[in-house]
Amino acid sequence: MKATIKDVAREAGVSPSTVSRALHNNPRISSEVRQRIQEIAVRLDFHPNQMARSLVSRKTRIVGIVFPGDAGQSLGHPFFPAVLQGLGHAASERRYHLLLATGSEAVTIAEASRQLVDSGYVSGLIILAAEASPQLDVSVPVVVIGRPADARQRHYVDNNNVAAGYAAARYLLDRGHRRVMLLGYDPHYNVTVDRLDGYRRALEEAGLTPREDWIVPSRFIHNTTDNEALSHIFLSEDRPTAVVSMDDALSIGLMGLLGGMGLSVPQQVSIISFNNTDAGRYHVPALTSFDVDPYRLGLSAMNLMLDILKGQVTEPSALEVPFSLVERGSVEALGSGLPQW
Amino acid sequence: MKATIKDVAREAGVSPSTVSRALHNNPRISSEVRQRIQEIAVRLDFHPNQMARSLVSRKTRIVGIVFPGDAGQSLGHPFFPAVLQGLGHAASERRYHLLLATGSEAVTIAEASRQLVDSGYVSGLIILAAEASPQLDVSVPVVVIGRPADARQRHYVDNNNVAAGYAAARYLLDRGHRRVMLLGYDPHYNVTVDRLDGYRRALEEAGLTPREDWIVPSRFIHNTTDNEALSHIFLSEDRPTAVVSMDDALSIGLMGLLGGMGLSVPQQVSIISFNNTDAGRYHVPALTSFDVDPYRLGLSAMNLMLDILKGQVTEPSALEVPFSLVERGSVEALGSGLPQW
DNA sequence: CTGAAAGCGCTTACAG
DNA sequence: CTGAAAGCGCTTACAG
Repeated sequence: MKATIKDVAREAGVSPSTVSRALHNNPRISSEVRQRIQEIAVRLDFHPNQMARSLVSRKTRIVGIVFPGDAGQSLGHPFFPAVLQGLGHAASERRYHLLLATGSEAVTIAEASRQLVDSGYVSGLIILAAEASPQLDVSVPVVVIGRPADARQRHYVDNNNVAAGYAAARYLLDRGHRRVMLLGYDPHYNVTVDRLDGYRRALEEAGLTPREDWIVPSRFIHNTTDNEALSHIFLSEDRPTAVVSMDDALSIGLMGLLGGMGLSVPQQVSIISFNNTDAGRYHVPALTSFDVDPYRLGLSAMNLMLDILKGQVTEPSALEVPFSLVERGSVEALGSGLPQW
Repeated sequence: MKATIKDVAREAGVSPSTVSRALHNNPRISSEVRQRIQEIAVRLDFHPNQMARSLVSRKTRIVGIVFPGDAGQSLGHPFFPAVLQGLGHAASERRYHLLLATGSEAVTIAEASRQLVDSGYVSGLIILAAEASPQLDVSVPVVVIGRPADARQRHYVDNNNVAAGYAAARYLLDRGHRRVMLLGYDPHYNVTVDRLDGYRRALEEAGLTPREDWIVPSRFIHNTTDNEALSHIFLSEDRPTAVVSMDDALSIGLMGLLGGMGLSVPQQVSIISFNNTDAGRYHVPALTSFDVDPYRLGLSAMNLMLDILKGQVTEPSALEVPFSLVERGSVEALGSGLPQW
């Protein structure tokens, strides 16, 4: 049987209240008594029952993590385990735990969040890669990874995705490309909305007018695209010579399609991509891709949460995590290398 | 303020006990009363406080998940997120949650497990890819993924790894290879111990004597190997023509080394590998690799756990998850294709 | 500096 | 079929 506070109290010849105080280093307990109690506690291998503790304090040492789409599904993309690593590391240092929302299929972010909070198990919620506008009015602090629609009133951590979109397009522009497409826009995800924004700015700055039919949508998390539309675009004489792609998986799909059409990367089409995954790293050609540092996104989000829980942060705060570009073989300057056709 | 059982009781004009019973579908409550109470409960958006419930029932709807090595670290390998998906799916269907052990660095499996259990938050523990013999005497049911040292007395789910090791070696043998090496043996992980066992059997069955210096160890989770030893082996005139590698990452490392020595895969060296990762899939040459079905490993483990928690399983039970081979380009029949040198 | 008492929100014998 | 009471293991005003 596990030792309770009463066992310790009896053994020490004091009341449970005193044990409780001693264990919390309450200064009103004499240090001799406290020491003795603490010794006894370890001797009896006493660990306070967190359930009981939480019941009175209305706090737990658990923060809930909610994934977009079907809970499990998103874990299939390497972005998510990486942020989980960051979340876990930050949590462990402060002795917090992670509770995964495993809402059954087809559950929305809002539903999964409510479930977690209603269970009473979590003191806070971290929401990953938020859809643009999840409506959530929950009774615990929330930090989102990604820019939420109502950013002004929320805690969140994100990359500067307009800067990233700008950097991506600019990278291509600087290498002589003028016909630059964007693949993977999804209005439900502000990551892509922001990157599109940056992409537009770069093009306009270069005196180009972004073509609306060259902004190809896809379902962001699921990485599905309308291949018909894509084929159509690349069948045209004045097809794009370069593309900014929202994710490596999308890029790999595109390369497959292009290969089937006899177009090769990077000779005929350059691709700059996002997320720096293993797939992109080992693909031939290897993808030039942005590392958005998901680990650090997770780390920052959890630290922010823990500070909030400690009461050290009150104003809605937005944290920015820097991204970096990993240059590999999927981009070529226009006109360099082999002739284009 | 969240509604409590008292609020519901007052509203319904009954006692809290009656509310509790009604919500649990206790047959001793008249169905009219029960219905009325349940309606009121949803109207007040009542959700029982799990903390309170757990305090009395000594059960929670949470199972703790502990990772090998540094908690976060292992998530860097795609095997782990995949099992997490399986765990999550199975848990969600039965309204259970996952609590991740985020033991700070250098924490052992045993320590992480104790922490989780001592916290009182978890009703069960699932331990991933167990080291050979983690000593754990905890007060909640444990199921391990992988074969534990004391398998006889434990619940666990695993592939048949001796069959897998046998199949791997046999695949090479069947293609004419006689000098077959094994890369990635780690005595601390029974996965590799078992596969080595199968490998040995296949060789012996083919009338070959396994060479001990061709069983190259590495730290399994960390994927680090003694490259000196490897170089030495492949510098020799009678070097291996094929290798059974415990993990795609190891295989990729090996291919790099081989490439540096002017040896190419699969022409001069064939490799059959494990884990069927993206890296191996997109690498050139693409790896022929076993899919050990981590998703299903997770699914089975969680279902087993939930059955145990329900009292439906009492005897230690071992579940087997089938593996399959994904044939790609890293193996060539001996003597086929280009001349060997 | 320490203790007795009340209470966190439930569940569950025990009565009736 | 329903209620009053005790209790799960803690914490925390309130006394002293």
